[in-house]
Amino acid sequence: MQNIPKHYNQAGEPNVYKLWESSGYFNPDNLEGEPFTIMMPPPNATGTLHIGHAFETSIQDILTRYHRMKGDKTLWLPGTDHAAIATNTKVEKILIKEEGKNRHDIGREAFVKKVEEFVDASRGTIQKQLRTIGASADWSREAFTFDEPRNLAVRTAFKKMYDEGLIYRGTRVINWDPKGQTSVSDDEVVHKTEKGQLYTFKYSKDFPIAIATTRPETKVGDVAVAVNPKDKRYKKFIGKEYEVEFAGTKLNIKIVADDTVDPEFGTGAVGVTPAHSITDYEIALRQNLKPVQVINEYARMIEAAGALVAGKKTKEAREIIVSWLKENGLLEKTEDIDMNIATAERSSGVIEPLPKLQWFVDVNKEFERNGKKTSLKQLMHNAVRSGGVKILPERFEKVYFNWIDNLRDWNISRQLWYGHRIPVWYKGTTIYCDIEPPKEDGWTQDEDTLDTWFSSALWTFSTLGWPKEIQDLKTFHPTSVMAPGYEILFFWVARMILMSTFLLGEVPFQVVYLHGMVRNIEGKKFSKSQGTGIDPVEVIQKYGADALRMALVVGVGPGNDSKYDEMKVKGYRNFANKIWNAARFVLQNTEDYNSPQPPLKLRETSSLTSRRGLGKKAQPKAGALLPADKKILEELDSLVKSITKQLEKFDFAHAAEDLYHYFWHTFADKIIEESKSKLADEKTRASAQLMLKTALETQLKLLHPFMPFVTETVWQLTHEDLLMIQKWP
RNA sequence: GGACGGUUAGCUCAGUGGUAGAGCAUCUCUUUGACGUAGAGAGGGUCAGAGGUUCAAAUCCUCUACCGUCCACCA
Repeated sequence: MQNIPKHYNQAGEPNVYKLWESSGYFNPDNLEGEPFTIMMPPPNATGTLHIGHAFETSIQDILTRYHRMKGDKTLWLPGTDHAAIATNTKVEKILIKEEGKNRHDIGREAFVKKVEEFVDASRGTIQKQLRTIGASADWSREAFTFDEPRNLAVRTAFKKMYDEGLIYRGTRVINWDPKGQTSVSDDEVVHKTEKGQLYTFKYSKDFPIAIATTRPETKVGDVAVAVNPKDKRYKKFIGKEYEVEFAGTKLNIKIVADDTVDPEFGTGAVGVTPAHSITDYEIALRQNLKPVQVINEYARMIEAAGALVAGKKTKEAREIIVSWLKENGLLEKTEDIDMNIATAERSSGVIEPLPKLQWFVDVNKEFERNGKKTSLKQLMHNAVRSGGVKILPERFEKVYFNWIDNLRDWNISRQLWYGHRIPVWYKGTTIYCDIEPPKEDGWTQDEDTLDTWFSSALWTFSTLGWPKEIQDLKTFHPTSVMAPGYEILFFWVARMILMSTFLLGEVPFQVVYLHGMVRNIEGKKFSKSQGTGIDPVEVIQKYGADALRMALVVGVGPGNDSKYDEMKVKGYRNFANKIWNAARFVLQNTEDYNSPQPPLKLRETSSLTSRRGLGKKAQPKAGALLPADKKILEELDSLVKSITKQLEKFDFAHAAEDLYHYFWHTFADKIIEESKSKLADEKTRASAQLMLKTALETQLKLLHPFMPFVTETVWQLTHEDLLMIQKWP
């Protein structure tokens, strides 16, 4: 006992982790009690974890360890996401760089194989990182959004929705990413503000109405001019049709009335380009206008655009048309304005709206559920409105509802090779949708793959074996808590609610605790491409996982962004050392204390579950305490109550801070200091020893969810069993 | 154009009605057997601004400014 080193050494953390993992208690099959479930938001399989993941992991591990100690049958299920677009893009980029080939050069099968190799290697890194952070997750149930069981879930979900008429195929103007060569959903479009020009012009000299646009090159695809029906200036033109010669092509322009036109903006008249604008497409649908496509998938002008610009890139075409307008005296005005450019979230390519045949989830279609009419939108709405799903912090509920209100049909098909293939086959004009391919020959499967969020949306139950009715699904679903970042509220949280309520008729989770982003000290996003990313493993090697966890959790309000500061980590490294040394003092001064019953040997018990709560046997009797020491423990007891309350409220920041404060400035600075004279006096020594031992052990338990490594390491000095499964005080 | 968050000590943040707090940083002292990755102590804020409610406002209400984020079909 005298040989306890002067400093806590975090180099021993991996051994502690091995001890936990081999104990089997990460697996709830070895635990009794009420189920408590957290599904890990699966990190992208091709990435490595950054400091934000470390934060997210810390929160979940705190919850998991707390509930495990509380006596719940606790499951934290880990996994990774195949992140179709991101992975597809990344691997193709490597392929081009290393072999000078794109995916079409090597073919679908070879490409997918390459991706899979890449993903396998990358997943291993993530698993290692999670262990380093201390994640007490059940590795035996680890899942991947693109493995066989998850693929079955995807096919099953697709078929059920298809049969219900909630998935349909149709030609719509969608967000096309020319860079990534795929369509993307509305949520994957990021608007960036850029300086641009607003051109005001007339199609031709005789045309009565001037229009304004930021994209002159699309105007060769115009079929109408829309005006507000109340606009007196243009009322007399409504319904008229004009044939115009415009920039080397002939246009047939009809003047139509549409309420969505703002008379105040520009000239109060909109040139309608149905094929290349989602809003114009909607106007066209209302007005029965036929779209004319003039731009292709590579953002080049096609034949239909006219001889002047055919074959040109959109950017060049814009310049050509602007000069044509100038030459013909049709350009009335050019203004510099701030405009919103739509870009693809993943490739940052400029979105080109195009009419395409795609698969969609219909969010408005009514269907019967429990004898009542409902829709997917309504299901999503009700899940939160009814309180079945609680969103924390509450302010995000408003954001959620706002999103649902503006929601349009979800484009789920992607023109990528890596991803879940759409379970639909064609033979001539016949369409066949099923979980398994058709038995006869002659069918060809749909080429498209599914939006990665389609499979992620099934995560809370696909991980538990659905559609198979295994015991896990019954035991652990709906899950208890989901703790993703607020930035994926729409992408993921909303869609999990959609899928779970539709497919299972129950919510996916009871609570969504949304956390904020970890930024650098200047308040900017960490960026891997700019080399400003931080590997949590490096930080952990320097300061220890406990220190990092505390630094990420303390001082961060629910749902708030935070700034990562290495000095803060250093501060909690010092705290870990403080715990170590306070424990060292207590252990050195209580060696001669006769505890009522010595701890049992770990190896003497065979059953895993019978080991739970053994630490209690070493607890001293309260009667042996003098009033002053008793009072100290009573005060500690009120801390226990307050910490417990904070954890129940997801107030990790305050719980951690209060524990820090009490341990350092009350226990170490005051209680231990005052105990020195008590220990020196035979009359008070035994009581002080009992008090110190009890107070220390109680605090180790309280601190364990936050700082699992140092607390377990200290515990192991005098116990044969694990702190991880001691009963919460 | 909507919605939300923020503005408190040099820095990072707590504090939601009752005489301004923590950590880090700064300064002074302490080589005392748990720990110098430490201990004792000190300095430092008109709580963004204006108005209002109240016996009492960092805290509640109104407005303003600035910073940040999300949503939105100004073509």
